[in-house]
Amino acid sequence: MAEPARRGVPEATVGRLPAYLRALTACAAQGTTSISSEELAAAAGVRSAQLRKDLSYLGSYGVRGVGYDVERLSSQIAGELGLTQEWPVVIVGLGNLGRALAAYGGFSERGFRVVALVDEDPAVVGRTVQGLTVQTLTQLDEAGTPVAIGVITTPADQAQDVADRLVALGVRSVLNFAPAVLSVPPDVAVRKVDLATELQILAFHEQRRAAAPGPQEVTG
Amino acid sequence: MAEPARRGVPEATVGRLPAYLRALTACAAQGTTSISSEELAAAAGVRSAQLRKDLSYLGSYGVRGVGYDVERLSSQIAGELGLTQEWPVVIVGLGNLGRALAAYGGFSERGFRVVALVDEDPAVVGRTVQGLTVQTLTQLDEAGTPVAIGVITTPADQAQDVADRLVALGVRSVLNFAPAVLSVPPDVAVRKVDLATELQILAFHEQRRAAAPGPQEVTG
DNA sequence: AAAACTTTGTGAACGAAAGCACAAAGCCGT
DNA sequence: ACGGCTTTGTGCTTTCGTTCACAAAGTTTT
Ligand SMILES: NC(=O)c1ccc[n+]([C@@H]2O[C@H](COP(=O)([O-])OP(=O)(O)OC[C@H]3O[C@@H](n4cnc5c(N)ncnc54)[C@H](O)[C@@H]3O)[C@@H](O)[C@H]2O)c1
Ligand SMILES: NC(=O)c1ccc[n+]([C@@H]2O[C@H](COP(=O)([O-])OP(=O)(O)OC[C@H]3O[C@@H](n4cnc5c(N)ncnc54)[C@H](O)[C@@H]3O)[C@@H](O)[C@H]2O)c1
Repeated sequence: MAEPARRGVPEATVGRLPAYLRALTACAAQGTTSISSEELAAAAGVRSAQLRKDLSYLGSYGVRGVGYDVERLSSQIAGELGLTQEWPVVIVGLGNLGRALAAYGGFSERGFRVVALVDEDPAVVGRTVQGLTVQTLTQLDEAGTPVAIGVITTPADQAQDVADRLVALGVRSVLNFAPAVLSVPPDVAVRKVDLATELQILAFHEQRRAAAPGPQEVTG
Repeated sequence: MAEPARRGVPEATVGRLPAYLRALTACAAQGTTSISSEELAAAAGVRSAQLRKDLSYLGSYGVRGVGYDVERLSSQIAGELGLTQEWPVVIVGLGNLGRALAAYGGFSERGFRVVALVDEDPAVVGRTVQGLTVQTLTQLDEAGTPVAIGVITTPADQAQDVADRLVALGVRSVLNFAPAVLSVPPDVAVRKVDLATELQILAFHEQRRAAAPGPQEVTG
């Protein structure tokens, strides 16, 4: 037991770890020190069998007949997710969305720090937003600020170019809010958040409901 | 051929249809009238076999030896996604994120219209944002404005309450930006967009790269 | 009109993920 | 010390999703 996690945590499991961590943090905040898979699963919105299987990939951190130690499991998951260190983040594109993200407190809350804000618009470059001076990508490059994660919030037609330049800068993880398919080297991870896609998926189910008789749950 | 799609389009396929539609729209914009599965797949960031299988769930809309008619396939997918009608959307929580979404032009672009903006803060209620007067949920209820899709951008601790009230109002599709697990009736669809989760997944892979020797792609 | 070529549509193989069900493991009360 | 109770961890089954690979169906060329 308590092994440092065998290699090969399934991608689907990784996708749920943040939810578990959040639920555990909430528990800890209200004083709970121990929690069963049933309770934690409910809090995270999954089935208990799935939670246990997910946790089994990280190692055995529960006590049979009792449950999981909230503190212990939290740090285990945080460690697995690489949240023991702080990851420097750059936001590229300070329009409506970029500014909202820059103003968002949720970054620093856990393992992430916005270290730079980037835009190309001369009207924006040089201004101070959230305590950071907006710079160009070129300036960021010259400054040599280490950056691990790049968040792209530029218009879609700029996204590929921005991604290329971020990669050249050493960024190997990209979170893309622009509705564009990014092409990057194989060692760069890209995740996409797309509002239009989400709405269209909802519309699909909304429309299907109109045709089909019986109601049915459609989540995720 | 050209049947109106048998019931049972896999969820994974539905999730990719918006990307296909976007790629097709881009093609149409630049004058392309016909496209092969290979090209369209590249534009959408998937494998051609997957594209063809996905499209096969909607019916046979290609011509062997040639490819797909851009216009025809576009309207087929749009129809499948329920984008032939306009869906009324309400945004609840006009903070940083809510305002960015309200200002976003991408809604109307395709099948969605923001018909109401909601907040509880007396400093915000009554003000005009993007041509709409911000109201409370109670006022929205009294006004009787039909709403199909609710977007939640309130703090997490308000999300469940807002969701309950939206459901009571008749909303059956919810897009939740707050980091909270929502509990809704089985006939209500909920989709979640969670920035912290996305970053943490990136951090996981970032961290793993440090340990593992060979590079590897990690997308989606 | 037939041969050569291109590309679709899909059965079948493969792989990943979810869910079931229960033995094993630990607690607690007596 | 032991029996009963609770809850974990996991092998097995089933379901879902992806990829392969090729016959069928069309176009173009000769
Ligand atoms: N605003 C939203 O709610 C929302 C929602 C979903 C998706 N998106 C997407 O997010 C992106 C940004 O949306 P927005 O509403 O903030 O747009 P916006 O036009 O308000 O902002 C874009 C910003 O990017 C900057 N920019 C442009 N090219 C750049 C470059 N090459 N390098 C650096 N900066 C550059 C612009 O100067 C501008 O400040 C778009 O792709 C949009 O489709 C936005
Ligand atoms: N800002 C971001 O970039 C960002 C990114 C990811 C996630 N989020 C999440 O989105 C949500 C909103 O973020 P934000 O930065 O815009 O927060 P914010 O505090 O700026 O805005 C929240 C708004 O919701 C309103 N509100 C609160 N309770 C309400 C209620 N019961 N009914 C109606 N309105 C209510 C508030 O008056 C406020 O205007 C949060 O849950 C946050 O975690 C934000």
